[in-house]
Amino acid sequence: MAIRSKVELTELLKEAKLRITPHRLAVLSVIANKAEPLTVQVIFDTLRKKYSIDQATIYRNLLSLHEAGLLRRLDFNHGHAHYELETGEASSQFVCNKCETIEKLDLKDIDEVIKKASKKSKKFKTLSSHTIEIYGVCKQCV
Amino acid sequence: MAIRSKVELTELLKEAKLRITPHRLAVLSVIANKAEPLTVQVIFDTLRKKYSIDQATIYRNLLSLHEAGLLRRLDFNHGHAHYELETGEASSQFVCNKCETIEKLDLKDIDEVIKKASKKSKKFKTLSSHTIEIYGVCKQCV
DNA sequence: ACATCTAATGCAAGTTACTCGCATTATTTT
DNA sequence: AAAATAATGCGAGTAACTTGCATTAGATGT
Repeated sequence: MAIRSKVELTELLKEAKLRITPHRLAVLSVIANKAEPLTVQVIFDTLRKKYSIDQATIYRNLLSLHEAGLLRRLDFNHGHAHYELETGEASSQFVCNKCETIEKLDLKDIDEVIKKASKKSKKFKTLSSHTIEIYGVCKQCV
Repeated sequence: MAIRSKVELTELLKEAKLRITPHRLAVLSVIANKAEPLTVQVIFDTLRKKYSIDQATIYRNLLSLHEAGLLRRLDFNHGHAHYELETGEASSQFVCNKCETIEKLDLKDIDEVIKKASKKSKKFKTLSSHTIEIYGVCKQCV
């Protein structure tokens, strides 16, 4: 995942018709520049070092960014959400059932499989985001 | 998904080395006999009609059954977990971002793709459960 | 079949991730 | 520059889920 400049991210916000505030840009920037999905706690701790920011602001920005389609919200059964940039492609990861280790995967063939299946659906028309979680136990925890 | 008798489910519990209690069997039975993943609320409401059962008991049984590998725990970003029988095969579903509609999918080709990818992993050895969520907006909500 | 050990249950209280109301401030629109 | 509207901080609130503890019930060994 390429590192995104503030200028690029500002452009994303404009396209999404969201107001450009320092806080919203900061939240988006932290997530955009990490390869792995981040927890709210990590985002909060990262931003608190530089800015004065309330956690309600972070939650509200995560919500607006998610609703605008810029972020993907992931849950790995760890009791809290993770966020990553919405790329349009499937998001795939291994998740450890014991610790919170996550390993991003590159499933190139998967988009085809999913597109084929989605044509058969009777209830769904528009599809936005694909996430694939594969649970197991990582080598550290075995 | 075939309907499972109490005898079959009792056998599953024995194999998992879990104690066979009426409550545990009832929780497992409700989930085993529904095709779609159930919320804790639905499980609770279903059981309360027949038995006297506390919600803490349900949560504790869901946990033990999940840890024993009999249940799969799913999260669709609805603020609460869903549970279904762990079949060993990938669990795939469309999820509506507006309402809570879920449509189970049959992705036959996916297991191969996942197995191929998992061979490349450096951090993971044992893999147990695959879940694939495809988010979108259902026809009712468009 | 009975005693013993250990796990399951009910109830109430506690925890935690997340949300909301409201007054204030900042961003966009005209 | 003023008006309209959305974002922010702070504190309080909510909902899903967990835990402590006394009691009850299922499994195990004799």
